[in-house]
Amino acid sequence: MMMSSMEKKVRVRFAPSPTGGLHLGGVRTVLYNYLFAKQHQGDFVLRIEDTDQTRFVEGAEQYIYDCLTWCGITPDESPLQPGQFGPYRQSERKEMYRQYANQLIEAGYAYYAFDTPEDLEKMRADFKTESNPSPQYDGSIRMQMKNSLSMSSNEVQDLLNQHTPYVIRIKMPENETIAFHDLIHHEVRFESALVDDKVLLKGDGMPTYHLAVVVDDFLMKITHAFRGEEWLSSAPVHVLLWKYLFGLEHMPQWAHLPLIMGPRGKLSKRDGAKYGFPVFAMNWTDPRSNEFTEGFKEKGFLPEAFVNLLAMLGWNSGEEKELYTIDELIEKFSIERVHKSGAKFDYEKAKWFNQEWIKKLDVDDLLPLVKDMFENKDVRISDDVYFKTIIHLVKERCALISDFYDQAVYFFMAPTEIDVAAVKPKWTIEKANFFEELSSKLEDLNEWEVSTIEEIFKNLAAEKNIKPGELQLPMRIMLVGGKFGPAVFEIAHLIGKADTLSRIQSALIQINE
RNA sequence: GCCGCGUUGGUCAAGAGGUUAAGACGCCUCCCUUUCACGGAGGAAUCACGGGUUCGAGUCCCGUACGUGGUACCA
Repeated sequence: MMMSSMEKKVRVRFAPSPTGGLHLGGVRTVLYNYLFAKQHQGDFVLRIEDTDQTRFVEGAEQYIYDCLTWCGITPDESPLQPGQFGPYRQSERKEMYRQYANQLIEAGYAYYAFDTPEDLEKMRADFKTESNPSPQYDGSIRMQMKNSLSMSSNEVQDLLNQHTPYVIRIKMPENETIAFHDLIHHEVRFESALVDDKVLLKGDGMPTYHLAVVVDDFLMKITHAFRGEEWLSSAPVHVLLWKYLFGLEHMPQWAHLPLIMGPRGKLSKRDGAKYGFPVFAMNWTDPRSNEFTEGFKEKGFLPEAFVNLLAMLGWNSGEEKELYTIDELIEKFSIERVHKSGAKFDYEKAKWFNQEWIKKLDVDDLLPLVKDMFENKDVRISDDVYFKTIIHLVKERCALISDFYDQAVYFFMAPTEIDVAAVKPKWTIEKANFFEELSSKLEDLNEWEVSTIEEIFKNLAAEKNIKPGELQLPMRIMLVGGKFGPAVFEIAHLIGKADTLSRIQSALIQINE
């Protein structure tokens, strides 16, 4: 694929604000950016939008890096790997924004506003009516507020000289249709009169998102700007800023991604726990409230599956295939095939994706993850070869990595509780005798092989005139504790003679009582 | 309220004027298996509503309803 030399190199960015956990929608935005960039041999930039100092959260930035690493996504440029367009934290670019704000003022596209928070509150209260429950600071009321448009230049100069706190707001044009092309939504249009005079530069000298995103996208030579649809409403502000500052011809191509919804409306970061499934990529503990939220990783998801399922939520290749590696996604992804409408997240389907990936992955790939999970539960794994055999035996029964525990602990310890109720109703003295005799026959067995164990079992059953099927379930309960797991003789073979015999004996006591 | 965006089974979705309206998840039945899964075969279930345009509309247009986002010196 040759890129014409006239064509600009594709550069995209993900620009999260480090204020908390990274949720599903955020990860998907990262993913679509990344897939698009890699498909076009472009750059994927990670920029930290930390312009709101009041919302600084310790550890949140590191958490973002960790999540991307887990997903297997490495930015080409980031605060950790600066390229030639740094710095990559907006707080460190603070001084760059002011000149653009001033430039806007000089051109008459923006103005100083001296209204205090109390003034704004009063305005909202005073202008609030039944038909207009949330009045905006816009063309209809700005002349009634304290700003460089409503006051004389002398007054303004005085206030400025006295270092009166102020913000800089964009002056939305009177009567203009602002239209732009969106890669997903196609033509989108807004009436300027209905958009408010957004703050561009805050009282503390920091830019708001609106100014920062435009300035940084320009300075960082971003060619395609993908973000969540929640930004669509403020797009006209950004389009205008591009027009005023850098020229529409340099504006990146926009794509507003559909939202990911929870079971009952929008997916909220806060009630992660309420849904019964994670919303964050990884575990997150809010350092302020100490509130803990479990992540997909720790819940037992594989990064391959997580990336796969997220990619399919809002995009579809048009093929029937649903299982893709990230490399396949890079090849197949197309922004044109991203849906317009939001998608409800389905946890059941998410688990299916994970199960498919567990089946798909090699035992060797699974080993470190499963081993880690076991050791976290204080089960030491000393023999990797043995453990791999077990993983192979139970992997298709596991939807989550954590499922391996229940599916395989009995290979390492006798069940603490056995499902006595499953055998008791059909239990007979003959069956009890069978297991006593079986025990002594197994005791004498020299080679502990699946086939020999099975042979002894079946021969004895025939001798006793009991159907082997009626004995296999009790045997399973004795060894495993419940009605699940692989072939019972396979299990006996793997746990060894001593364990098999002791489990039969202790189970017999419980069942016979 | 106003503005924006959206609407194919319960969920994810294919579909770009003419199809018996794919497929997947979940659910149900059966087969395989004297466990549970995996696998296999079936089944129930959909174009929000109303008007147009057209020989013909899930596909185009207009309304309505519903959902969702925005309406902060938050991103």
